[in-house]
Amino acid sequence: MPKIIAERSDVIPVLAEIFREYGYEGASLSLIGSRTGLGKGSLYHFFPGGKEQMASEVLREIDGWFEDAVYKPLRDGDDPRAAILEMCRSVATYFRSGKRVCLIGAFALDNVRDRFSDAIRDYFAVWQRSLQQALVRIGHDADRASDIAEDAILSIQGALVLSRALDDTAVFERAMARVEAGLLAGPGQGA
Amino acid sequence: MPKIIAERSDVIPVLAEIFREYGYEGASLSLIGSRTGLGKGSLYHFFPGGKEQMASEVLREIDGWFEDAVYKPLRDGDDPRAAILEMCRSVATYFRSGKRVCLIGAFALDNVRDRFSDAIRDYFAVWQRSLQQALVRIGHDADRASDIAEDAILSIQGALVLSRALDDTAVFERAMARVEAGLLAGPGQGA
DNA sequence: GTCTATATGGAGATAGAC
DNA sequence: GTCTATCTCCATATAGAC
Repeated sequence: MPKIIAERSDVIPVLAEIFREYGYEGASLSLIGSRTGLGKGSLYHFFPGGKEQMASEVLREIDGWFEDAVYKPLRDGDDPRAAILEMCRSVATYFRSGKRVCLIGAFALDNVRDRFSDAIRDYFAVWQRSLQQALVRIGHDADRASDIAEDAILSIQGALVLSRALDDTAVFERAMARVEAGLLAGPGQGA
Repeated sequence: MPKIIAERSDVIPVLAEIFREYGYEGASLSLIGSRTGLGKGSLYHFFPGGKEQMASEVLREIDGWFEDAVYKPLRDGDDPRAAILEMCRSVATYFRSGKRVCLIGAFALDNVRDRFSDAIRDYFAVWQRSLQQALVRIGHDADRASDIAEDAILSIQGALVLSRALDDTAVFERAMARVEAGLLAGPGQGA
């Protein structure tokens, strides 16, 4: 698995993938060194704060990606229905149908949670609020929109857990189909 | 946090709690030693296979508890509807309304997954099959029962992730209410 | 900026006295 | 069975030459 890293910004996605595969504690600096092609000297030059800083910046990068690609369209897009559909599509692609773990969800269950609790909370809180707003714009009342959004996000996270546990991407695909259906059922049809 | 450990079987639940709180890698032997009150000598006397054996036995204990308290009643109980309700109640109590992590779900997202993949898969597979059987006995057809069971289990797991991420047990409580409603809606009412 | 060498600590695990 | 002492290894992190 070669690399060729030129700029600092190129390193972050590689770090993200390493943390996803090995977890925070499992991602040793020597592993990071070999996967990025950077010696410890370079690593600490880029990230004086060490591994904790690396993880922080990875979380920021992930959060930024979701903000631009998913959250913002949900809140500000012209067509909330289209934004919801696009969210489902983006999420399925991003998580590779369940083959790829949600790093932030994994951190939430890990003992590193305390170290990154603000980033973890914000990621999910903003997702939930953004999705809720889109649902309100579709016609749901605020409370019900909040409930549906919460259920959708937690279903995605649970689907990642279960599809990985069973080593079966079909679990994730089915869950995403249910999520999409629940999100787009429209007001008046639900419970 | 004192201990007083007399028998080997008393150690397992303590180990389970430590793994839940600190994760596999985070649960160092010195921490385990201080929390159980056992020296390394005693620890290795009980578990010659070291930490990996400790975790294996913890997983077995958890699986056994669920088998007796949850899975078996779902499959063999006189009243499948009552068994489903009891499952929801047991799960909420067991996970302390989301304050307590599902160790097996956490392992599924961790890099230790490969080491315990069989135990992880079995735990969820048996849960899913048992719940499916109860749903079939309630009157659902097999395919739909499988779908509902899958969705319920993954919702519980996702609720644990999200309630921990947001540090809000209400998330878990609401999710369990939705799960229970979805499970007991009965055939003919669903989509 | 990147390297090699190294400091320092704690991990998992073992030996052997008691 | 439980203890202390110890082994080995690898973790994060640093220093300083280039």
